[in-house]
Amino acid sequence: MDYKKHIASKLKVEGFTAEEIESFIALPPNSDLGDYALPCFRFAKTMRKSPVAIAEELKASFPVDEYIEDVNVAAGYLNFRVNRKGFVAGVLREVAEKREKYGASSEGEGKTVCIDYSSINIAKPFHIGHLSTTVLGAALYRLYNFLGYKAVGINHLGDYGTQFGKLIVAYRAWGDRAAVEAGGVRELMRLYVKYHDEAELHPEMDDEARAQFKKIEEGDGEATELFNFFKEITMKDVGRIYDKLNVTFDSYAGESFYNDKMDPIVNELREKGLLTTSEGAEIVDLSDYDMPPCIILRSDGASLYATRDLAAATYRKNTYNFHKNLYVVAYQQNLHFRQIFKVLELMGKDWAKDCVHVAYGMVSMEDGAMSTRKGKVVFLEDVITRCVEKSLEIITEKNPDLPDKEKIAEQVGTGAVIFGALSSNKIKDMVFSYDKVLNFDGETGPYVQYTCARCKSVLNKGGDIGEYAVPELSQQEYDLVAHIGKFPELLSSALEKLEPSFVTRYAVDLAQLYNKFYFDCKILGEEDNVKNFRLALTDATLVTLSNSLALLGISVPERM
RNA sequence: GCGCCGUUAGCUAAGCUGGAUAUAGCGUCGGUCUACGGAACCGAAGGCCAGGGGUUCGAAUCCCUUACGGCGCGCCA
Repeated sequence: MDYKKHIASKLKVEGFTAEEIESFIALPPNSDLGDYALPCFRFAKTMRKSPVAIAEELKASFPVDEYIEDVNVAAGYLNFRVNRKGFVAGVLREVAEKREKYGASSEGEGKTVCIDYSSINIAKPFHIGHLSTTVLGAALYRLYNFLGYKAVGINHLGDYGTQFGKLIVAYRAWGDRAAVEAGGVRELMRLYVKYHDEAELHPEMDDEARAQFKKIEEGDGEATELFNFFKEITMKDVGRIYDKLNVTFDSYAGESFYNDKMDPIVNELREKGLLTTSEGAEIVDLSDYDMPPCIILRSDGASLYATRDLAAATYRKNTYNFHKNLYVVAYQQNLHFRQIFKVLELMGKDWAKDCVHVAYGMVSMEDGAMSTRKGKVVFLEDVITRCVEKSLEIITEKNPDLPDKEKIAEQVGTGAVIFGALSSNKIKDMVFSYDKVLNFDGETGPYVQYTCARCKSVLNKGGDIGEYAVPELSQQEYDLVAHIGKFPELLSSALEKLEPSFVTRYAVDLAQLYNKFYFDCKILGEEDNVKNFRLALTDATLVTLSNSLALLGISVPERM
């Protein structure tokens, strides 16, 4: 039922169409006043009457019906109150029928969306700086699928560059196979840091590193074998974290994958007359668009990041025929993507407009930026481990007899990390602190999970939900259902704005509404009709919270 | 210097396609269930929405401008 449209169709204001009036309809600041509101100020000039008088007039000409049961005037607003029992019955019925599909839609049917996220570097640690892209991308991936799109998750591996030559040099000098197998990426990083310390004193090491990287490119047996070993170690380490975070990918085509796909792009640029030579390099001049040039080939003829991204975008279009092509990458690379998209446009690719840089803010530490070279990083796995330990402590203290404590602690600890990373708008920078991530009170993942566990507990004790007729509603009960009813449109707007944080905030709001209701209203001791209604309300809350958390990649423990 | 982004309570944030007393959480102080889970709930204190102009019946929200902070600006990714 579209109440706004319904209201607008019954209102006649001279000089305004029904569509315009519909667009003016807003929500009152609180539902005491009503459920929908029409501000009448803008009509005052043309009608030459006070807003209050206009509202009174409109009210007189508006017959109430089965959907709108009351109309009143307040301070120049015309407020409408819907038939709340009918509305509530409709929402609860829909949730009860759709269950884990509640909120899903088919708006994206037949459309494929490529999402480039996480995109880790081989032999580099997975630190808290990678958390945003990983959980943001994974949440968008689920959101798209939930709304009927076909999402393709792409982990664009950083598996190409001279740093691998450096690592080979370091490994041969100080490394050991068994130590790397045991220590994983941490051991590789130790070698990498040592390399940089030593190379400051012995710059000739860099020549050797370049030579080793060249051997990888040429497919030299020993160098390639080492590189593959590093890759294997990295994927194993990182796979453990992806499992914890419930993150998956459909493709791991990374930088090296495009090695043989860049020549055709360079040729195409040249044929289309877009390439010019400047200071020895081949560039696309973008001065007409107020941007610095996009460098395609270095003066030594080597390709660059931009070349690779042009090849990758083209490959993705040819392979997946995407409807949208997203890059979940920090805002640092703003200019880079603006350049890439512009070059694609200049190449005549009409799909350039479908490419989107999903930019997010930076993570720093309290004492400044992180640095892999200096070894100054916070490993994501350590953060998760500490959150899991903390939740195990809390469980042991509050609920010592709970079976499966370790598993539940995993769910709650990782839930806290994911939820925290997705709780504010993606563009905001954040400063990492253990105090914050280890706080499980208030607007946090554990709070929402706790609310779910509470719902489950009530439902288990309440047994089957019998027939009921919607009783007289308290303000709280109505607000709770109204919020549940907004879930589908919330998901659409989260996707439109590419903001998983909308879902996070929604879940917190819903949990708060339920907890208020829970504290004030008895459920199980009530007479059957009220009891059944409140159980249905609890069930609908649980379904909606669970669906929200599932989209974020957070699991819902039975108890905690 | 130029460009992009940010600035809302002590701290972290929501609200930004203009609408009614600016909304939460953390922290501080004070409270709450013999019915279902206290990782909860309620109350109090705390705001010239960075400053200044403008548009409008109406501005945290739109426009201009200043300040502060972050990021970026040719051969790294």
